[in-house]
Amino acid sequence: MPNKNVLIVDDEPAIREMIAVALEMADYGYWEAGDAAEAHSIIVDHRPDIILLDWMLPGTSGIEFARRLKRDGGTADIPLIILTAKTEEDNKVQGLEVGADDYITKPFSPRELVARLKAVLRRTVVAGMETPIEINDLKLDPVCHRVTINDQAVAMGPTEYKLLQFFMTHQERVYTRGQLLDQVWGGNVYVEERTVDVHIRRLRKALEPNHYSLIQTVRGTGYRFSTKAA
Amino acid sequence: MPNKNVLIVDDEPAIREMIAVALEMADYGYWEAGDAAEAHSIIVDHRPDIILLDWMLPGTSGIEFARRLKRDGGTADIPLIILTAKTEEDNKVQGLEVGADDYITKPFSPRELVARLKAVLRRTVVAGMETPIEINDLKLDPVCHRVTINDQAVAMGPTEYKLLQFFMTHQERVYTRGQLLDQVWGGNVYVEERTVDVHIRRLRKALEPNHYSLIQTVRGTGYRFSTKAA
DNA sequence: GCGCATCTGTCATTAAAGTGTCATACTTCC
DNA sequence: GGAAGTATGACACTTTAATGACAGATGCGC
Repeated sequence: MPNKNVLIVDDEPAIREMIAVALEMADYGYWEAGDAAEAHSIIVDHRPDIILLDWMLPGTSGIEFARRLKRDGGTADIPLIILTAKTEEDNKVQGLEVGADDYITKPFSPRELVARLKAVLRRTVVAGMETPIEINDLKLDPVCHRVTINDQAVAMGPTEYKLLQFFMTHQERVYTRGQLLDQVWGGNVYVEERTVDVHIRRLRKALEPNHYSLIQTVRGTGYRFSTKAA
Repeated sequence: MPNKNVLIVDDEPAIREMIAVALEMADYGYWEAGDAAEAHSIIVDHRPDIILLDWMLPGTSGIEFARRLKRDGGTADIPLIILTAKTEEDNKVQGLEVGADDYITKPFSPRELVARLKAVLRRTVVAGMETPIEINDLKLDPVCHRVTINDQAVAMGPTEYKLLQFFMTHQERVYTRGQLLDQVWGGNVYVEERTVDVHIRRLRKALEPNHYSLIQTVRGTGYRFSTKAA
């Protein structure tokens, strides 16, 4: 399994570079963004596992950007660490209020950065992965790694399970095949986009016959998980 | 057998130190954590036998942290003692509601601390290790160290016994081979992960023919003990 | 201390399940 | 009707797990 991917948002290339090196050493993948707009497109396209966000950004301020991220259902669940030069307790509180998972004041050592990052990831993985997700009579329980319909176990392969888990945690939203490959297969895999179709079919088959239409085809775009009729 | 290991969570180094000395005298091992994040990584990495948690913590409050621990299936069964300066009955109730096993108000003497700690450990050990566990006609009695099916003794090796005991006390949950090695073999052993497969097979064989499917393979992940059909 | 019996961990082999790709059939939209 | 986009079944290949065998370790009784 590929390691976690981090999005670094900071307007100073030197700092980004410093962080990038630290992450590389710790075997994390990463993207870099210099402003909020750039950051936003990376988030939409790649869905990083965690975001390191500088408090001070040109244009939209970091804090405003954080607020936006946490308000949007599609990104609210991405863990967020705020970086700042300010040491006032005030900002710390404000940062955590916005929904940041941690708060690091500059200057910080690479060791500290990685340690906190690990801690946050570990914490959120537990929090996010432990709750069963239920949609009507379809239930996915990550704890026992099992999918049931009316308490009847449903058999499916590992990929279909991951796919379903992703869909159930990201309902009512289209994903392109490329995005699904990124999210479900994991970033750097070389797989035909059409392969997604096949796994979609396998998943639909597993949910047959009553839940076939939960996974809807969006012609020309990709797929969507939705409880509403297409 | 090495003595029990305690995790001390308190933001004041002086208090941690005081507790540490007391524990050392009583021949306990310990780790120290200054905040919730640090505590969490220690718990995940080392699985202490008991946690001493200060009510007041920077960032995540102690009580919130306790709630989180007790909600997560993986940590809910670690005994927890809450430390606090507050003496109001209110907090005590709240603390115990969260699932704490005991509650100590500061200031406390090292003697009191150790006494309560021992009591809690004794209690939970008794609760966890002395009660026979019964699942349908399969019974495991820790006291006489015996497994029976319909009162017919079932023969198995020590490792299989421990494995079964672990599974029976942690049903309906997937475990990776790595986790099983940690939990059943004990932390720092260097054993091939595939070895787990072999012991799983030996255990299954022992439970043949009627209970073979209690231990289910979760392909790509690990194993699960479950009474429900796969 | 010795010998027997049991238990353990590892390996090689076999069996099973899952994966990605393709060719073909089917839909939809213009 | 034709072009583009999807669905589907088949299949070769890869990955993962089950199994049986075995040699060293361990423990026990004598």
